[in-house]
Amino acid sequence: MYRTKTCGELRLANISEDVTLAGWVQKIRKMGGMTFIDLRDRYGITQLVFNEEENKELFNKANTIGREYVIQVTGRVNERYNKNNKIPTGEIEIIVNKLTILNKSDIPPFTIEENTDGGDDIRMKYRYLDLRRSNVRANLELRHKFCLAVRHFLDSKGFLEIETPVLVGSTPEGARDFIVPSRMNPGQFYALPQSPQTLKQLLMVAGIDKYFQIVKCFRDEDLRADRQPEFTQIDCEMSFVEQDDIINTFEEMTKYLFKEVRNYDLGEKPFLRLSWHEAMKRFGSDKPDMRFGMEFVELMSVLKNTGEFAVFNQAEYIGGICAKGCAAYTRKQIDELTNYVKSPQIGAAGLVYARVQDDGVKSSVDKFYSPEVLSNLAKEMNAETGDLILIISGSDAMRARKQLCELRLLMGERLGLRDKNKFALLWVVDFPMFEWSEEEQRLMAMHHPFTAPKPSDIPLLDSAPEKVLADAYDMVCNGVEVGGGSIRIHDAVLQAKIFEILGFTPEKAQEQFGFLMNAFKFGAPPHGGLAYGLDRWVSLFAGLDSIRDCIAFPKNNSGRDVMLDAPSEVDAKQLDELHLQIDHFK
RNA sequence: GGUGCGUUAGUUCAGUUGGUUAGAAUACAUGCCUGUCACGCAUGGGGUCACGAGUUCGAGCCUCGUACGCACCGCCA
Repeated sequence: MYRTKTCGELRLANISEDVTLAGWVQKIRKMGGMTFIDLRDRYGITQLVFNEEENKELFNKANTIGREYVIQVTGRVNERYNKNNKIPTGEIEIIVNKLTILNKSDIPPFTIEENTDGGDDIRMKYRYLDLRRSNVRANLELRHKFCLAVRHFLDSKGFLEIETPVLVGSTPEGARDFIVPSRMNPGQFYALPQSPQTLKQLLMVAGIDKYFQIVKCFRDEDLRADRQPEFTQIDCEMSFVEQDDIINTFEEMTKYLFKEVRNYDLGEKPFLRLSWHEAMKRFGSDKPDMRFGMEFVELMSVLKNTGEFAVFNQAEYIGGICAKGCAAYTRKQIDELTNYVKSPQIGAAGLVYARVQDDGVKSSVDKFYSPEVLSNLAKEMNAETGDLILIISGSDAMRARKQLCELRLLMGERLGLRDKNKFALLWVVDFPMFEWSEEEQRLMAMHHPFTAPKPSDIPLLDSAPEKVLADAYDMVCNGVEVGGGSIRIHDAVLQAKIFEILGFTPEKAQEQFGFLMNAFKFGAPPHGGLAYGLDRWVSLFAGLDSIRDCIAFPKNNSGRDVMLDAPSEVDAKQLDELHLQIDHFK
């Protein structure tokens, strides 16, 4: 037997017990005639003691080992002479009488400690060492608990977890597919699923009225801190439900998860629901961070054509936010904000500010407006003395709102209003069914092509499809889209019509989605569902800035696994078998 | 496809106006030390300043290009 106890469980109650431990050498402290070794495993750290006077041979052996060696020790649990109240095992130590070196270790390239000296790059290359660190491991433990709680909750509600295939057919709508060549079908390819969307709908047709799956999904798009090419969804679908049934079910699940996994009480009240239009109007985003207010105030009536400022007089949108207590911002600080909104990523033309002071409103556009107009501005903004009003305008209202949204988030950050230990959830509902794609010069599904239009809007499909709202909903937590779903189309005729609006010929729709529309002819029940982004949930719960640290082996910015050095070239033989040739000329 | 920032010791970083032998911390090695737990003290080794070109009497530092990393825009139904 390699061990009788772990490195995290011994306490004063175990004094005088003979135990065997195994683990990694965290730290060696040589004091002359005495050596202390911190032994680490998944469960904690236990101090080992070697005394030259008591056992010189063992003492000498202990002094030959190095950091991250794997050792096994047998000894007696002893109450410490000097206790360490920083660790749970700090009141005891092991007086070692037998030491076995199970494996040596090279010197690790970075320190295996909670606050490592290693940067992201080297940690990812040696991820198996990084995962030895307690805080990274804690993220994986949290992920495990989250999945357990999800399965427990959904099982208690009668959901079945059913696996769907990973090798499926390519679909052109949506993200780029990862494709996999088929050896047995030369020239043909599988695709990895962007989500099991159509498969779970077929499960509904099959009569599995409550389905879920914790499932990997794949999208061949550029990465971000919160986006990986392979990521995990908690994919759910229900039959005989309306939007409220789904919202209620998953609101209950969310509250349960917060309580069970995060020990956070979301209260009894239902989550706030905002229509997409309202969210865009008040926050400039379809995933507003509701931990703080600073709502947009539209200022067209106050500032357009009430003064000589041409920029505002020509604007299609003027909106402001009120930063409480920021009137004392220096010119330099305001310039920073201006440069931020003018950066290419944000793209605003400029930033107008107004300080609300004891002696009136002082703004960057004083010379264009009368004191009365500026006073109206402060009143409209609900600004008090000491506040700073920040205003963005533009010829494209939607774009200007998005710019103001970025500014709002920055000010929220600056004012410490985005507390990682506070959670604000809401549903964004009533998404538009379609949005116009300039690139493709056609309407695209805002959610996906299987989303049902609101029944009352179906007549608009012919006359004004851009005005049609969908029975689609997103769950948003702290400005992060953590889940989304919709009521689906279950009628073959309506589904065909949607494909037509999306620019599919009947033949093309049949070729790519015939399997689904055919299934709808055999008694498809009304159904709908939702998918949660597991990685995003766990990183929110853990307070991480990037989802990478709650994924055991993540990809880097370029979609590479730097530990495995993947992707990589393959043998000519493999290519031959797949009937593939590489064109080396780009 | 684009923007910004970065690349100097094993690691994390500093490096002044372009000027002698490129530093610190930490890690590592050696020695001393019997109650440490961020142990302490002393000594030591450790550098293709990412790569390539250019400017210059002289480049870690300036210019251009390339590669790589991070963040973001586009993209992500």
